[in-house]
Amino acid sequence: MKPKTRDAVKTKQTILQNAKYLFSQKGFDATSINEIAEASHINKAMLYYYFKSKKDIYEVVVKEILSSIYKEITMSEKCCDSAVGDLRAFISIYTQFANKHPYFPALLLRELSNSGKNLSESVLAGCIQLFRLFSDILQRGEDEEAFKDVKPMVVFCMVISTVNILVVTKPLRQTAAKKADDLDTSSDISVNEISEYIFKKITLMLGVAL
Amino acid sequence: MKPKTRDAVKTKQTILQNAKYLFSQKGFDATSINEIAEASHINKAMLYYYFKSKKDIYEVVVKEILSSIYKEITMSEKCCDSAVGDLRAFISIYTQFANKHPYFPALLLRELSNSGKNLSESVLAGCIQLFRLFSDILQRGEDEEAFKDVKPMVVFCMVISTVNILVVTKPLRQTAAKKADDLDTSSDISVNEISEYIFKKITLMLGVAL
DNA sequence: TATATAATTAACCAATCGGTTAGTTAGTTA
DNA sequence: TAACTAACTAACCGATTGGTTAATTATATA
Repeated sequence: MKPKTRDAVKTKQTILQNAKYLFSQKGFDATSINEIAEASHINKAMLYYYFKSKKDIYEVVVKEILSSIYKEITMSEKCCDSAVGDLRAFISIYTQFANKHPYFPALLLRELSNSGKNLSESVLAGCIQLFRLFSDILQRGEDEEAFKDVKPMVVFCMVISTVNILVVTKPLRQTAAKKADDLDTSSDISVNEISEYIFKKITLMLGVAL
Repeated sequence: MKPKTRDAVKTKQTILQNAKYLFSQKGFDATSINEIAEASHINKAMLYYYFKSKKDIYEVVVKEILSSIYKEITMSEKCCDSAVGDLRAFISIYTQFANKHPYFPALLLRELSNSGKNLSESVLAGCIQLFRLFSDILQRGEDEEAFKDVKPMVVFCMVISTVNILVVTKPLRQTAAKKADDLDTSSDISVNEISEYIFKKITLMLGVAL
């Protein structure tokens, strides 16, 4: 099989890949179509050959990201021995994903800051799907009498937003630490430390007294 | 005193006020200078008469917001009877501020998502100032043996980001609740409920066993 | 090998961007 | 009231924006 000089699948993937990188680094508005085209070494007109509009590209990117994190979490949820175990897995996988794809937290935070103005129906559905997963774990925890006084959405926001903010502010926290050396900004905390600390604290705050 | 038809102070304030609203609603890049001028009913050239650039306007806006939240928190911190009391006051004031000025959480989240790319030195300093306030409370709590195993930055992010996200996603959570009525998105949780719940949970997770 | 079509390109579009200019008012002061 | 200046305006600037066009390749099929 000789390498084709023309490959529709590859071209489309290249566009999406560069779009994902740029959108997450600079946001929707600060990223131009020309920029995506240049980064992809693909003629700008091709972006409109494969996609309807800039917004369309953006939506596909966000959808892809959300579905991939959802897949990773559901795949790993095989232990199922307890709600606490599932919670730990959820937090761990989510934190690892956020660290592995640092574009994701930035993009999600920006998206939510717009109250979902750029957000399509299907993307909102993706967020809900993720929340449902988390909510179910907490419900099971209450059934097992491991958790009490649970407001699922608040706890969900607590976990997700804390992880996202910590990932996103890493360079900022390092800068701050250098500038004010008496300040403990947790600038070199590891991925596992973050995930384990949050897990421990969340179980503590939801835990029933012994 | 007859009303002046020309008033430099008022004009500048009008610009800043509209800029604050627009920047927080749509972000830096999506907000145009023309837009700010039109919303203010002021000739575009005036924006460059009072400010150096678009970025300059943005920085002044962010600085103003940060210093006003800092003022509100430091002013209310008079109780001082215990670290737990101060923590409660901090969370309460911050939550109230975020709700009273809902533009603030959106703007802050977006700013952090850029790793402070648009952020000036002085704005970063404002964030650090706020963190120091929070960090001191936690330190006092450890000294008083009310708190243990504290990672100040993580706890700080936990509180601030949770409040911000809850404020920012309020319309989104209401939409989601209507769409899937079996879903508990805490869509009509009150300001006080948020602040009290977070306070309770944070003290639980930092608390020493009785 | 001729043909149809999928993939790609360069050139172009009106609209808007952030920012500047030169000139005009209104209010203060001498 | 004459002069000065702070506040304001309309018109303009080159660059860039998202998006389109018609023409041109390359490749699979018949």
